[in-house]
Amino acid sequence: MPELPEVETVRRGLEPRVCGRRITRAVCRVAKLRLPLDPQLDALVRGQRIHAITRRAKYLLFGLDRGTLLLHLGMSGVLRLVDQDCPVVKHDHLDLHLDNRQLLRYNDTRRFGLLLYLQGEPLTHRLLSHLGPEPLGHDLAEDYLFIRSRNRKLAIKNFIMDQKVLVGVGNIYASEALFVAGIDPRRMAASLSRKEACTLLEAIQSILTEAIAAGGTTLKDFRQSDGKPGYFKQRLQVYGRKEQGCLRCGEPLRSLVLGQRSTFFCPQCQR
DNA sequence: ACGCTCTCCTGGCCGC
DNA sequence: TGCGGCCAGGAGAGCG
Repeated sequence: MPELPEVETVRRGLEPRVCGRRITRAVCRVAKLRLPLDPQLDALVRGQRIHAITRRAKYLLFGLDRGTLLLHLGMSGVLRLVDQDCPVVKHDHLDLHLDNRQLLRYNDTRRFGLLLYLQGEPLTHRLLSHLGPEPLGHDLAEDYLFIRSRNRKLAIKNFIMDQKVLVGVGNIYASEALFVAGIDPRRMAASLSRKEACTLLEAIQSILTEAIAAGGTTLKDFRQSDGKPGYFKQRLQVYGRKEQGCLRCGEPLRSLVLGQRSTFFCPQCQR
């Protein structure tokens, strides 16, 4: 399940090996992922060079000569660079052939991913235009969450997962960050003090940074195709640890559902 | 505007 | 062994 750190890791791994290559062919084996694939995709991208791979939130943007390929991995998407003769397996939905006998292959069991070819400025596309700031962006004020959370009555966990507020915090890291910050995930967003909100933003930033660093070491070769990111699992302090002892105080951790998402926390350490 | 629920999809797991 | 049912998860759509 790709979170922001994994998407960033994919980007960093592919960039030096793919930039400068020309797309010679696009092959789609399904009609749609989360959104329909453009039936003209092959004709649109064929012959174009990939100039850059950038990331916005959990989207990857492949900058081409005349447009942009926008890719979201959804929940189970895996993008790998493989040789041309690599056998096609189940859920290999899409190939972008390159001019060096390699291809970018997209596999997505659950098909929650998305691929669009955009002409014109990609950041103004409706999927990207409303997104909040990058959590690791340098221009983020330390009290940003405090300012934005005033008058917001939803649970703080749902608040930090809201893309319009802040991008990149998925269900797992939301629980983790709230544990690190010592904040009960059920609390109304507006109830946070300035200090608590600053602490929470710091926790989000340090967790994402650490996860990127961990992903950079274990996922760098892109050969794992099962989608199971073993790298962060051992680092998780609360997620998936219901009824196990809190690493800080030893009390059993609890779980509940917030906004249709499983949530883990320590009732002792998080207030 | 806000906050909540539903939905897309498949595989893994549970209990019977 | 088979099968039904439930759950996971990103995030837009749609509702009140």
